[in-house]
Amino acid sequence: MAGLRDRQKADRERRILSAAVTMFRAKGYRAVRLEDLAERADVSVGTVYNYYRTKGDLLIAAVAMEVEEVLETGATIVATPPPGVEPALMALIGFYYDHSLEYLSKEMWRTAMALSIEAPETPNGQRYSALDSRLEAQVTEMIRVLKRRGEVRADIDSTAMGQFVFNNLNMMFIEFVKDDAMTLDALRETVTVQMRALARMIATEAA
Amino acid sequence: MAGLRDRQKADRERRILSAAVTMFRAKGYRAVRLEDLAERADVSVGTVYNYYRTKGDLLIAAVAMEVEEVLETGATIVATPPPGVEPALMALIGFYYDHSLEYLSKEMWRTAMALSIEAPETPNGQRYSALDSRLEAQVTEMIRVLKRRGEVRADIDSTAMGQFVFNNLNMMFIEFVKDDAMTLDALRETVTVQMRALARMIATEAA
DNA sequence: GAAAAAAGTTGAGCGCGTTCAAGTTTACAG
DNA sequence: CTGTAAACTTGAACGCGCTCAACTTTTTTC
Repeated sequence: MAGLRDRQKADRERRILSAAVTMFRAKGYRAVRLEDLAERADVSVGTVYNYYRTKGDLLIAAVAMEVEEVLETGATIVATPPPGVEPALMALIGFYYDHSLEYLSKEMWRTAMALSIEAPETPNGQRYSALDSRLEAQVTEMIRVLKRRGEVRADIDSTAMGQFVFNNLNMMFIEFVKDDAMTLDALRETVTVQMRALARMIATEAA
Repeated sequence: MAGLRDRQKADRERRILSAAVTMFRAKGYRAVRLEDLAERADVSVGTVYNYYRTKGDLLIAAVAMEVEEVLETGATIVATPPPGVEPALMALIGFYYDHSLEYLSKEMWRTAMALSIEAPETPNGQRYSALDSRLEAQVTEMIRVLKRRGEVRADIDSTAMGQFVFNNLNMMFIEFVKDDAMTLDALRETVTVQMRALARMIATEAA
């Protein structure tokens, strides 16, 4: 089944992506030339394009790995969130934020976001958007859970509110990666204030 | 005062920007080559770069004209909004949306947004962000006006709520320009639903 | 009005992402 | 083991945004 050719292919693909992640973080996405990346991965430039359609594809692949990880852990937070609307929302959102710089630099996030906006029809852009949708779905699910626990008012539309909350945390994340001087703490601080305000509006009287 | 040289300069700058707006709309930002743009404006490529730092600068200049216009009319809407929280917010937001495609194509918006995210430190990116800030300020002002009229609850933080509403309308606008098939009506519809939900939460009982 | 200085224009050339025709390696049949 | 087909790799070449040294035009000086 897995002949020589298949093993070589898998190996090359792994080498290319690994070189990309390392170099993008170290030198910045912009500053990495495909020629250097190819050399680092021990292949030719043409071969890189055999595995990834564009330089941006490499970046999106890296981002996707990061978001997959976040979605997985995020699911466990949604399963048993801490008591209270604001703490529950911030447990999830704070985790998203904290995790965001583990493998990726702000510049990588900026570039990936820019790509998904600029070229939404490409596989690249669609892949990023799909990840966004799954994050939004997770936030929505959190609100549903809080409703089920009686912490969120029953007359709140979970879907609309999930979209609302996600739009907000996403825009604030964009602000964050746009400003190299902004710290994670500052981001959390701002969003915590917003979520506190929101929580007051959607929480049941009891909670 | 206005010697020959000054007149020629002003004329060239006007010709370049005008060529840019026309061609970006007609052929798409990406598809316009600087060589063609320069030819259309009757200058050399080098001269274009004497007036605008990058191709993106030309785009941002076009976007800025559009947004300035919107801010101006927006101010009159904020001055005397229609009664009711949802109608007032939608009068402003709907106007933003309706106006957005008057001079600019979706592709131009996408590119401009991508630029401001990707290169936030450049004059380009900062200029776009500054426009965003002014729009956010206008939305915030609208909420303040509604509070003064007693239609929004006094315990609502205008600044936080303005940021919240703006983040949301901005993200929805991004979704809109990302999807070439999405109509203005569909956008308005979605946002109206969201604003109706929000209005219920922040409106005074009386209203 | 001529000459010098200042200001602006020009387009060939560079860098880098991307392509593709030619070459190489692997798989497979007999 | 040989010949052939299929799959993959390669790097020179291309397109386009952008730069800058050489040139041209306008303004200023005397």
